Amino acid sequence: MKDVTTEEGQDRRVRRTRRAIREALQTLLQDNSIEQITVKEIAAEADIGYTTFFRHFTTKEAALADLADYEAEELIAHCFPLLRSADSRAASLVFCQHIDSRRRVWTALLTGGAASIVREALVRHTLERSNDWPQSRSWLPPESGLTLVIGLLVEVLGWWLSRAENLTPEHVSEIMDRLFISKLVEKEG
Amino acid sequence: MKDVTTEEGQDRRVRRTRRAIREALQTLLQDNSIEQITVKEIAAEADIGYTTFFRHFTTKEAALADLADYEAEELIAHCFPLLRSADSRAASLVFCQHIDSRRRVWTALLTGGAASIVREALVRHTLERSNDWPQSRSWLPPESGLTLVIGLLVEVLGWWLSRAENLTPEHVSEIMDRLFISKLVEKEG
Amino acid sequence: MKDVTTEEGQDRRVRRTRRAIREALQTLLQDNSIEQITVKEIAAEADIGYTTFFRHFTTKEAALADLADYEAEELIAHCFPLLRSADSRAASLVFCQHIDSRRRVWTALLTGGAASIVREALVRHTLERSNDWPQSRSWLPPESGLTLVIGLLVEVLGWWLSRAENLTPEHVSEIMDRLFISKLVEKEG
Amino acid sequence: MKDVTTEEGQDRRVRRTRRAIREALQTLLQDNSIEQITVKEIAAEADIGYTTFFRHFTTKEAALADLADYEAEELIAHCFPLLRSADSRAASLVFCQHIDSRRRVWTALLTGGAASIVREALVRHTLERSNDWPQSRSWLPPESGLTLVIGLLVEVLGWWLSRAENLTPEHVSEIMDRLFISKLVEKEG
DNA sequence: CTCTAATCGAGACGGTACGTCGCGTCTTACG
DNA sequence: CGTAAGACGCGACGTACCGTCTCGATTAGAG
Repeated sequence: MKDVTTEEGQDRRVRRTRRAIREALQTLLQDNSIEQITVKEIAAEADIGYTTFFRHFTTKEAALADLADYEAEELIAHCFPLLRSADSRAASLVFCQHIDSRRRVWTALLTGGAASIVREALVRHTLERSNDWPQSRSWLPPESGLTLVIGLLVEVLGWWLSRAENLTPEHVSEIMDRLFISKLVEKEG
Repeated sequence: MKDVTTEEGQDRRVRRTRRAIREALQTLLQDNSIEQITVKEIAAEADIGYTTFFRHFTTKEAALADLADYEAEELIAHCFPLLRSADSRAASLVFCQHIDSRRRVWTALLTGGAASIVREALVRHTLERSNDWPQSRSWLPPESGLTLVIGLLVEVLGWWLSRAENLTPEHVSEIMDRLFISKLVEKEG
Repeated sequence: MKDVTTEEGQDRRVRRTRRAIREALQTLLQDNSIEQITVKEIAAEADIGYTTFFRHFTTKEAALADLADYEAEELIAHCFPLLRSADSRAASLVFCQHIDSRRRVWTALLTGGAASIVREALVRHTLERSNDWPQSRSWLPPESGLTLVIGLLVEVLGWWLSRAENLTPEHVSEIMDRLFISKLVEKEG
Repeated sequence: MKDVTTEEGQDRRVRRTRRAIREALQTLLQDNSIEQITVKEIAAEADIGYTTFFRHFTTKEAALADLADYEAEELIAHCFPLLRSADSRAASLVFCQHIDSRRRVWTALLTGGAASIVREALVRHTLERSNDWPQSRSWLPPESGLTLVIGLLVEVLGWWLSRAENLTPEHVSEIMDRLFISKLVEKEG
């Protein structure tokens, strides 16, 4: 009943409340980091009772993880087909364009001290889709390499959204590709 | 009087107390993240009065920033000469070896939710040494490029110290170099 | 919600907590003056949380005022009918006997540095019952005369309960009457 | 060396410091009660170091007692001759006139929560002058009667200086005399 | 006039209490 | 009869003040 990520066959009211919490959190994250936000504020913004919040999430971090999971799922679903393609440049571009299209949420997620939660959500969803990540890089440990790469991606995105906000998705995808993505797809030499 | 980084001509008691706080924090960070640690614990570990802590730092985060600054200074001082050299591989290696030699502190600093503080300390110290960072990468914004690169470095280090602990400094430096360091020194083409 | 004296239609928990605070204070006042008592002690004695105390009273003095008010109300209710009677001696006796019957509380209230709070409570309750105090003494300022007389009463009681504890109510009422009460009811001459 | 009342053959600096503390306290008491005043404030007002205060008095209450003692001594010295005279009215008048002449100090002493300290000082000085107080009132306990009478006096003075400030010394002395002083000198009946 | 010891200013320090804030639980009143 | 409102316990926070302490600088008063 608690801290759920996927709730399919739920009571309509439950779905409604969870959605309200998610959106309230999203709104509040635009102005404050997660630790500055209080459960009281979330409840007020979601227009639910204070106690009610705890019927759905044990902590506000759990609610954040839920939101992160939700967005990560969408991102991965959107970009996964391209991940295995050889054209790293195109993949990077699609990736950045998706982030740009949901810029406010991702800014909140990546610049409010929640980056590690997002990173974990992304790793989880990627592994769900592909247990055998194309680990052709002999110099990268196969078991944790994915975590590293996603960490770097998250880092670049966080940098973009907090310190280089005027860059275009095209520019950022070029930086990403030049910096390390290309190295991951090129033939080993 | 507060949240200082460099205090030269201070009262002996003051220097003693600040040092005690720094070391206590370092010790506690080995087992808990910064937000799990309480000021009470820091004071107890440093064997100073609770109130005394606040005479030196406004928050525990400020104390952490002090510690980060202290370590960042040492790291940069040790590695700076190599940074401009063309041999990126050698520079990466020295860098990782220094981290390895002070592994416990850096593990604490990078895996306890304090990475952003460390990143800022590193950026600050790097800029202090070289206001004109060799910004030959036309595809990288000169004003914030350094922040990005240091962010990536910190990310790799955090990954190393928390998820790939058995890797040798040599191996990690190779990963770093292959992934993105080499791209930063190679001739543009 | 705070520093209340009369709370009728309150949550049962609230009434219970306030009553516990009042009784705890009463108990502690038997051994310590109000400024020696800490909120922590009150909370411990009342078996409530430290923070909870502040949900009901802003300071411990306010809690004391509540207790004083409570006792003053009882005293005045008990003695008021006699106050206007011509028989000052009988009125004084009933007064002292009531105090004697609740000796421990009144000792605490009058000898623990709280006399001024008690005095104010008594003045307030007396005025509530009779806005037009029989001010036939031409040599006594009508507007503040009551305050003075009650001050003297409180002074005598404080003296009795702290320095002449072995005196009987009868004896004290005689002293009170001979000293000044009789002067207030006798015909002016 | 501490909490002294009479310091004759002292270092000039010591005398100077004590005098400064007394005057500072006197000044501060005009606006705040004794518990609102901090040692820091006293030291600042007296223009001495914080630590220095403690070289002369263990607590601020001790300093207050010193001041009270000083004033009580003057008052008693001035009024004692009249106390045994049969003319209670004249004695009361002289008493009130002296208070009026040093009105600011006495207001501070009697309306700032320090009344009990003053009362004790007065009792002490009175007893010093006359161990055998004329205790002809059979209805008043000889051993504690003086304390009571002085308590009443102090109460009237406090009332005068805080709630009936516009009364003249003549008026107050009349009230005092009518209320209870006359009862103490009249022939027993 | 000098020397020596007491006094002083400055302020770091440990400690206690305060009052606030937020969390997460649990009771209660109300619809 | 369920549910929101909110009282509650808990614990950390940061502040204020107390009284102790060390360290120099100053100054009185004796020789």
